[in-house]
Amino acid sequence: MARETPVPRPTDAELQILRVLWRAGPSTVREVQASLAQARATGYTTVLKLLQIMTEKGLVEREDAGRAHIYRPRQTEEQAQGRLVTDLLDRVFGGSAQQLVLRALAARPASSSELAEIRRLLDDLEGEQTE
Amino acid sequence: MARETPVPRPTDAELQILRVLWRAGPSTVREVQASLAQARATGYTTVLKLLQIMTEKGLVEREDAGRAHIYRPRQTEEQAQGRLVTDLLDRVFGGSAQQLVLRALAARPASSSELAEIRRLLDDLEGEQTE
DNA sequence: TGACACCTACGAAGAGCTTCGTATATAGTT
DNA sequence: AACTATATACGAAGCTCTTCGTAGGTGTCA
Repeated sequence: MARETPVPRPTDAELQILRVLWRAGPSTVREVQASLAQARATGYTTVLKLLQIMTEKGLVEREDAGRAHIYRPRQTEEQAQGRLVTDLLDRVFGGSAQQLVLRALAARPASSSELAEIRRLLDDLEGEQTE
Repeated sequence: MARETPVPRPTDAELQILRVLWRAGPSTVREVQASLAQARATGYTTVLKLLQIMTEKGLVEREDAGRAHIYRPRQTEEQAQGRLVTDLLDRVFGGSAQQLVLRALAARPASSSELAEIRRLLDDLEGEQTE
């Protein structure tokens, strides 16, 4: 059984592609490229190359479909978000989730309803605490 | 009056140096290097070079002190944290602070007292809302 | 004065990221 | 069969990041 190197943190360009795949589901290079081009001009072979590299890295996997390939993410969006936020937590906030939450809400004020939802989340978390 | 390019996002190695400067206050290359070496072996000239580059980028500024230079950050830790968390918010969470908070607390559970502090923060934010 | 310890400056190597041009294969159409 | 459209594969350029070796300047001390 081969020992796999852990899935690396996606780069900026790779993250943009992952977000397309999370939204649209498994897609061909052409579909990803069309989706990306709306926000930012990106050549077809650029997207192809990135997806090839991402396959090597284990960020996506692919499957043959006739002459084309269909790519799909190997992590859910939630998993990747969790990893990235943990990463920022350790690199920038010394591991303090409280500090991060504080900065996030200061930087990007949430609406009343969003704040209420966060409160509900806190209630749930508190409920799970060993008391 | 020259138009300055905006201060760029610090890289990983730059961030480690900034964290030292935030903790210890304005420091010489030697002091930064000694502080870094505890966690990770880093050559003296490596730290020097990084600080020179960071000066060019506007991440730090320096002042002569005899034959050495004293470096200090040009942003507070809070400002940098705000920028980095905003960055992650946009690149990974589509701008939703609520989603980020959810993932942060799921990834790194906070203690009861920390949750209480976040609640107080929510109260403050709610108080500021235009109602 | 000469040896040493310390400083900055700078060039460059090696790796990774992003982009694109070109080569090649193949299915479909006239 | 030849042409066209579309696919993958691959090499390489240009850039950034990180690291370090080397060169050169200067203060200190025996």
